[in-house]
Amino acid sequence: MRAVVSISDAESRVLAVLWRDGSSTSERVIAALAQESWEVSTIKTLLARLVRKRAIRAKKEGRRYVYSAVLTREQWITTESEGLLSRLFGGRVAPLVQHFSQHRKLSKADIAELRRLIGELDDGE
Amino acid sequence: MRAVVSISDAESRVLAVLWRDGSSTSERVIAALAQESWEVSTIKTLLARLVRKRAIRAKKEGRRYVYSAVLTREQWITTESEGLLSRLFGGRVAPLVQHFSQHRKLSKADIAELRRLIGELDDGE
DNA sequence: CATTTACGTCTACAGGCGTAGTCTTGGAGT
DNA sequence: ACTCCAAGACTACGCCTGTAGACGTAAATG
Repeated sequence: MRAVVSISDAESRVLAVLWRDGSSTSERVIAALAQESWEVSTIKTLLARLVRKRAIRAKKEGRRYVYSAVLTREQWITTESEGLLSRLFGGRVAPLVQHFSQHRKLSKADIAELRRLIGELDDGE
Repeated sequence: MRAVVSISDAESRVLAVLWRDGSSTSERVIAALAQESWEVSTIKTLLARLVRKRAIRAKKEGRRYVYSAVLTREQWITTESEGLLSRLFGGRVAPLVQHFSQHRKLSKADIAELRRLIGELDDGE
């Protein structure tokens, strides 16, 4: 049951709330999105679209719904980043890292963490 | 003069031709995109949209135009991948690599190349 | 019970995108 | 000179997206 549907940017911000806070009523979602300065109805629309896309589920609880994520953050990240990787870098991770390294986008901390990751990989695999 | 405009997927495939083949007439672009099985007018539309976005330039040469990329592949890749990085990984490269490593998306070759890159970085910086 | 309120649904609308047809006009060829 | 073609310009159209107002209805509250 792969999530073939694409999640728009605004939708992903709604999803992010459910990933972080777990199942929530629309009220809670709306409260959590106060920073976005969206009208209430905008958030309702986004929730409805996410339900239609089956990225979230709306479970009736009394007279209102409790929304919960169906699509996991991991799945979403995987889809998105693999999409970019295949479109831009032939599906390979190394060229992407190389790109950033050539554009001095890697901080010392990044480099250190990358080195650590690579080290672990060696052992694990 | 940052390219604030976003390049759509179809548009990027047209751009790719100009990146690869350099300045070209629409005829050449159309020929190069035979694989896409697009109607001629579709490609013309995409060229026109790219011109409007100033991602490419149309220099009049006799009665027709010669199109050339203004937006470089590097700029495009940078914009796209930084967008993804900031949306999904807080703008950090390491978490992205970690994501792929956790989903065993890294081949031996990837790991080897990453190790080499990291090594070089150390020296260069 | 009457009214206010909150929730979810429906409708809207402009702009981007994928995809493509039509129109105009200036050359190319006869 | 006349015809035909191709290049670019204009138009189209349905779907997605961002953004939001309007509506119906059931629940809460006075």
